[in-house]
Amino acid sequence: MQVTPELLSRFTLLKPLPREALEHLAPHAALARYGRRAVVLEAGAREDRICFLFEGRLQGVGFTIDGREVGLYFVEPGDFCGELALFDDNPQPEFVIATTAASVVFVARNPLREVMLQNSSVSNVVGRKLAGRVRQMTVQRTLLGLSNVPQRVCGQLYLLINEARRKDDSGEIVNPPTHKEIAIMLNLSRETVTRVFQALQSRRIIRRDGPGRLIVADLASLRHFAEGEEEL
Amino acid sequence: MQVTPELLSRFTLLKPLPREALEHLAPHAALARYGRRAVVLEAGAREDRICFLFEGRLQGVGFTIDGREVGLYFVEPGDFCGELALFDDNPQPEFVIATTAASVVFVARNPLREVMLQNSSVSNVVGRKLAGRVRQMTVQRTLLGLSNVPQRVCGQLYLLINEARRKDDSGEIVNPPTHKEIAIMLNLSRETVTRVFQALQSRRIIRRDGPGRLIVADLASLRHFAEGEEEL
DNA sequence: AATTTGACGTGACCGGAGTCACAATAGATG
DNA sequence: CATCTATTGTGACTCCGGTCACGTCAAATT
Repeated sequence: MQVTPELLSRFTLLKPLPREALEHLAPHAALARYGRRAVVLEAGAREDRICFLFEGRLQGVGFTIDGREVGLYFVEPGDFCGELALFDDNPQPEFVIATTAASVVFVARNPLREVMLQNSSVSNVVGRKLAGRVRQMTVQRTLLGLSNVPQRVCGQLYLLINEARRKDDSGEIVNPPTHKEIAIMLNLSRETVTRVFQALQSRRIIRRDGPGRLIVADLASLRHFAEGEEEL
Repeated sequence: MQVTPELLSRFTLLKPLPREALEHLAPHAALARYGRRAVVLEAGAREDRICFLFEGRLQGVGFTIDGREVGLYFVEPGDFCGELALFDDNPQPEFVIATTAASVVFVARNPLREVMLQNSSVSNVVGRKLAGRVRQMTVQRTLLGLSNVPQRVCGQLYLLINEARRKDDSGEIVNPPTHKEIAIMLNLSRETVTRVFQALQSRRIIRRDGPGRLIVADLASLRHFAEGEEEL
């Protein structure tokens, strides 16, 4: 499918690029749509393209030797993934899977590499992005260190809200991840996540609003639980 | 303490640099020695320097809210850490602690940034390094997904050997990490790691050789356990 | 040499999360 | 609307790794 320079410029990474650079990239870009649970990037494969998310939500997922899923990160619209290919030629380490129906723009690796080298703003942004990934993974890993499991879930929820919309003392998550998707991020069973959610709902801290909306009514309490000042 | 360009050139990252670049960096470099357990880089601080490890071993460590230690990665001689400062101005996310007596060379961030921008080989290496960090963290995170705990320990041991010396069917780790240091990498208690080590020793898979040497006598078996083809 | 310190070793107990099994929804799909 | 499938909800049981409480040992420190 044809991708216009205008479409590319809607991504924050590419927005600062001069017109000519966008026109250089556009022929090497392709739009694609995926249904829920579809594989967007394949682990182990030499994915020679970077994936920009237009709408929907993606999740980076690994698999243990015994077949257990491991959740690594979420990708929100406007962001991109698969950027490791810009830095080395090793295969993509993890799967990227659509957790909702999603539309993405693929940009071929090599042209983007060239643009990156000639345009310091892009290489800066990509570098910062990668640094941000490391920071995010560090936080996520630290979450796993918490022995109190409800605390872990609250911490994850809190992170998810910061990535998403957020008001003073409440927030909402549109198309929230399923319990299972959260569970694999936290090394927990799906049932445990459900039970924590039940506890939070009965305390009126979170609430479902219709199909695809999770409302955090009491952000302060959530943070309390996340910080372990109160036990669930 | 005075640092010569020659000393700098002994690090693989800086080796390809022209003489003049090294001379530019040297005045902004400093040698430092640390005792066991000393803090080399501080979490939360704006560490405006990159740390090159000359000898010893370092460990990246985080802390959960409830004060539990979380092991993130090891740094071996010749390698460097704190490189996130080259990409953004956010504070150092994790502590870096000397697990053995260590000597390091600090290089100030800004001069190194300049050198990096003008020397594509350096920026390539640093970029690859960061990409490698992400890959390594992904592997480490996947290890945590294993529900079989002895398997997790074997997997970690296997990783440690690959970082270090390795022969055909055996390997050795000099100054191996303590059980506690391994435990925090794997979200386990120190006692559990000890018990797994005992089991591996009684099966003649690993063996201590004097004070600071751990010998892996049967690498194939270790891999079997790591891959879950056999249960401990 | 005596003391202290930190790492390693080991048993007993217990709690809490995983697992299994199943019910109840809610969304998709024809 | 009827059917099918995925997600959520919930109870009962089990087990295994954390915790605690020691003891041992080697190395560093006085």
